[in-house]
Amino acid sequence: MQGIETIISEAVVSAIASLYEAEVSVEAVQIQKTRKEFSGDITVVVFPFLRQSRKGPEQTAEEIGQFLEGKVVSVQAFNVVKGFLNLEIAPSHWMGMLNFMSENDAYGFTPETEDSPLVMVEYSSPNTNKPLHLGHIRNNLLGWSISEILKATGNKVVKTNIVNDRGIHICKSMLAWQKFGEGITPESSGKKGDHLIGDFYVKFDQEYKKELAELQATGLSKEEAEEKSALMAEAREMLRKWEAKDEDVYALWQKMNNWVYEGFDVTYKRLGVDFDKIYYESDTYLVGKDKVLEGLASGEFYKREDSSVWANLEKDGLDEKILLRSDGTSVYMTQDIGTAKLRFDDFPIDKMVYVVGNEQNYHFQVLSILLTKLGFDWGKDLKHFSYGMVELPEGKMKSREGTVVDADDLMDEMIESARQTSEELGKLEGYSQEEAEEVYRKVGLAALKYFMLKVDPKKNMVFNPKESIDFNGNTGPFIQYTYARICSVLRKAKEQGIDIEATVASGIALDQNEIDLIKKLTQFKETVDEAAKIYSPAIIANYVYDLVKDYNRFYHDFSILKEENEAVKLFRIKLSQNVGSIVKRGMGLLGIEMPERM
RNA sequence: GGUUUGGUAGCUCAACUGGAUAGAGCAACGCCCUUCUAAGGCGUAGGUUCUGGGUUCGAGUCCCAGCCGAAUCACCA
Repeated sequence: MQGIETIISEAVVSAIASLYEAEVSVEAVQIQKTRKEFSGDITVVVFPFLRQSRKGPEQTAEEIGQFLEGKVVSVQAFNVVKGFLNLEIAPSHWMGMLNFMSENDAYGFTPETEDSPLVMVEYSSPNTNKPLHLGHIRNNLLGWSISEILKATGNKVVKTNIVNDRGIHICKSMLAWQKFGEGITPESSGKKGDHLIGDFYVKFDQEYKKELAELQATGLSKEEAEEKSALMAEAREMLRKWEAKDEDVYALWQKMNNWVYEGFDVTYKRLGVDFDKIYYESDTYLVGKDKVLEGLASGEFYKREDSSVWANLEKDGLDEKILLRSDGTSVYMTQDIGTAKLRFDDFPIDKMVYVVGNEQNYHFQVLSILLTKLGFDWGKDLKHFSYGMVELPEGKMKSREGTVVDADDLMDEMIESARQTSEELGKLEGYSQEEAEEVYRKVGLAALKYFMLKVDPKKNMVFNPKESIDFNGNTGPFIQYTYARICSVLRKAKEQGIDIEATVASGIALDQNEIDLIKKLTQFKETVDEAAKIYSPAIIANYVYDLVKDYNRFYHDFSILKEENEAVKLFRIKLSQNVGSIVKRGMGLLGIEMPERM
């Protein structure tokens, strides 16, 4: 079904041709929603056509308006305010749209086909030395959501994760566990594996600082102390042994990483994110190293006297970048090259999307150039989905200062708040304990997820741990609440034996509020498409919020089941049903589940 | 210092490719449950969109300069 905006755009083009004998492109036609304070549904901005008409804005708008009224069936009236041509669309058009949406469960989504491009989305990418925190939550939610949005707009999507499971930071927690752990395990301590490991990472840092202080007390400078630190030397030695695949170190590494993975799995599952394919840095860093050496052989890169390998990117307006250390070990960039190669070997990827914080903008700029230099023609097309940091009121979160907001703790708190609110309101009578728990979980997570996703991903955002995330107003629970109300209406309609699948008669009179709701529903598709185009789940969050806000006003002002006119009653039920459906599917793209009661 | 990015109500955020009188929520103060879920609805108050220029029919949005903040420019990841 063709959208009304397209029809009007094309009609405007022929209006210009017929009235002024001039050609304009469809894209040049500016169509927008008529603002609430004016009457009409759709507005054409005529300023751009004054050159063709050689007349004033009012007169031009008047002439185009008359043309449209005569030629487009759905245009039933128009008015002109300055250079704005406001068109009134016939209610029968909106009613037709409502019926169309009712009959198409996937309205707004573009189905995947054989020819759909395959997009790989990398997100999460944790280090295995500490548990996930609020920053990771934003990353995970954005990554998962953008994957769903891309799927909904006709792409094949492979969600992937690169686990940073090796390196000096991993050795630090291993060493601390070995020295101070006394054999403690997740089982013996009752602690999640990722948290247990995180404790030892912190422990290492504490012991290291203690040692530095002692050394500095003997008169050494900070640098000298760092040089002399026995603890750090042991960690480096451990990394060396790991790279040499020393049996004991390797076994320890595997054991401790598995603890972390078990912990991560719990967090991921609760957060509702998942992956189709997981890569491990321990498998990819050597591949990257090979590629760099190839680049060295082909003359793209060069070696310095100390035998470190570099890329000169000055021609690309950037600096020089190290690719292999003087001892031959690989750096972050090396691994990303290796990971990229493996991925493109494994999948016929058309587009690679990296969901990584904006602190790494430079890194991805460089990666893109390096991949191109190494002969990967997709290098220049990689998309860095760069998102802003989550900050505390006093600034950045710092793990060493213990100011990080832990992901597991935060989810616990949100669900607990949901439980308290729900119990106070007492609306879940008749639900079993299990069913009620399910609602608390959905509501608590909705509050958290919506809070994170409603903000433009590009922007930094502030989280204040002292003020708990709201459950009223522009929030996830508010949207869920509206959905639950709709479910309640539909349940009761069914109890009354109303056939809610019936088609609504097109002749009934509609109130402006009702028209506005249908109009809003018809914008779902363009909203999803826009969200995919600019990589922004926030677009969908804000759209759904606007929709439920309008619906709540409608719900308050109009009777649905008590309406006496049967045709109108059925219409309002259908309208509610469609709002519910769009709300559920829209929020589904954000990973937010809708409870039928709350 | 170079590069990138941001500055909108007391607070957290909107404002589609430049469009009409810059919108929501929270917090504050009123009002509305014998009614389909009050986690709701209605209202009041709250703004020099950091500052100063420019571009044009029109600028929160684009350009220039300045002020303030953030990120990055590592043989860290």
